[in-house]
Amino acid sequence: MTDETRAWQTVLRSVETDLLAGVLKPGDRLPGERALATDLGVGRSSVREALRVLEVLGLIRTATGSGPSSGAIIVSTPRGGMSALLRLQVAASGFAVADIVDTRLVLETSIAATLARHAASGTAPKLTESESLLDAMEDASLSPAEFLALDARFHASLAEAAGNQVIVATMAGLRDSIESYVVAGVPTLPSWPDAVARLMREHRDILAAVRAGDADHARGVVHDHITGYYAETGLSGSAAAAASPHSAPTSTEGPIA
Amino acid sequence: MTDETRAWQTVLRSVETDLLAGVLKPGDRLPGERALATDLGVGRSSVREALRVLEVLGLIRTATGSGPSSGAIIVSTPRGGMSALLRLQVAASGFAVADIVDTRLVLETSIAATLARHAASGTAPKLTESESLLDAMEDASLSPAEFLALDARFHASLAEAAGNQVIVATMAGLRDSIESYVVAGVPTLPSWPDAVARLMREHRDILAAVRAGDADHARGVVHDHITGYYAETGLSGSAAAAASPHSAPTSTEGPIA
DNA sequence: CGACCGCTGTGGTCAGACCATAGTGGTCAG
DNA sequence: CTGACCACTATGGTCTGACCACAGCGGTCG
Repeated sequence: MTDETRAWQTVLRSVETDLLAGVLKPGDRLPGERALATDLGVGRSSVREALRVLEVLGLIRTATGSGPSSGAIIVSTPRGGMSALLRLQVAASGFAVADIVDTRLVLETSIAATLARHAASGTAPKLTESESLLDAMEDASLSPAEFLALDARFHASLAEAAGNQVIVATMAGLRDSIESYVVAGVPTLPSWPDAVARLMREHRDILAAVRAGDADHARGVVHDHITGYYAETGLSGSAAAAASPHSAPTSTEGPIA
Repeated sequence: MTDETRAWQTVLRSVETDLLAGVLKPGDRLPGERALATDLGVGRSSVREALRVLEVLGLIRTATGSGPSSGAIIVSTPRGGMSALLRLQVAASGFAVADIVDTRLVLETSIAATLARHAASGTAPKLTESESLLDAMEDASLSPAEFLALDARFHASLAEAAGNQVIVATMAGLRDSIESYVVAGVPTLPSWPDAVARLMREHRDILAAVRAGDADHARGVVHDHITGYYAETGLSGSAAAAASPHSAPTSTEGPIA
């Protein structure tokens, strides 16, 4: 029982403690695989398994060759890991697409409300990137896939403007995990150009509501925007419709999230 | 450049496509590592790296020995993967604790509102587990760590009652990722018994508000519950307090996230 | 008939080898 | 002195083979 933990977990834990202790910081290089192996008393293959996990989780980036930019370098790019996790769990039926959509709805309405509050309090976040993305989406020659890619970036830009990196990464992962379902839903739309027109109008409305500082309205617009598209493509979650701020007009505040 | 993808990614992609195609389902056994290696034309070590990723992500469970329960078996336990991802990202400074707290706030208020709506619409979810957890927490002989563990389970039980597995897993991960910070904050409290008393009162209030079907009230109670504790321990997000539906009815609202 | 025991297949781990890559530093021609 | 070139070296990426621990399975023997 002295050595119950598996060898690769030893490596993982070592890196984690070093991170927490400040020995390792973003930008630092990890010791080489061979050095780690001898230092920790495990085989190089076990080290590699741990590094592979760290890489997929977005904690490190590996590069061959020599020099300062080679080896395993601590980065902090949670999006890839979040995407991989959610995507694979969806594939394995661990997550239902409807739950993904509902979660995205929760987060995105929260983002809109936050941005609106920022605008109302004077500290207006710069939404120039969101704006230029919308302009780029006006191009009628875009294919559905291209349009949806810009659409995703637009929503991501809103999340980034809100400032919560956890939500940014989660949103990106949620979106990525159901990307195939989104694009697969395009042919089921009655009319793609009509859908584009509606989406663009709603995008402009979202931006306007956010800029106006009306949190509740922004929330409602975003809610309808998301549920509208997923309803058209048959992916809507059960709870989404009931959670609409519009269907609960008596409340002053509406759902925060 | 035809073979840019690394060997372990080949394995990962193979498993993913098999999952999406229905060839693999939860409960199924993966082929043995040696078989996978020869089938995919890669080395066994590469297969192991991919399996390690799948294991950490909560997609498979591995066991030695022989028989039907051995080998790599498809499971869908996203919680472990979510916890590992968030915890390591926090360690690597990829995620700020304040952002974790704020995200938890967003999700948990959403959960409370959903549960209240369920109750209001007659389809009352069974909160018997939440109730019994609260009863167990009344035990005054519990240590802070034990109490907080039950506290976490209480909140998790609410999330489960709401039914969204993505939110359940995310909530669990968020909580796990900052667990060390939560317990570290206990000594900074003015009085632990007082804190327990307040938390318990708030827990009962949450349950009552949810059962009453008042979504807005439930949201507010949960909001104050979470922000209250984190504020006492100095972990509160910058915007959390300002976003309260109670404390900011007018205009001085700050950012949520 | 039942307990026992070896066989076999599984993951877990290690060691060694080889390859591709990319800096690094020295060499040599101009 | 300068610059292009090239061997060297350190790095990750991969494969192979080997061995171990474990757990079920099935034949064997009392």
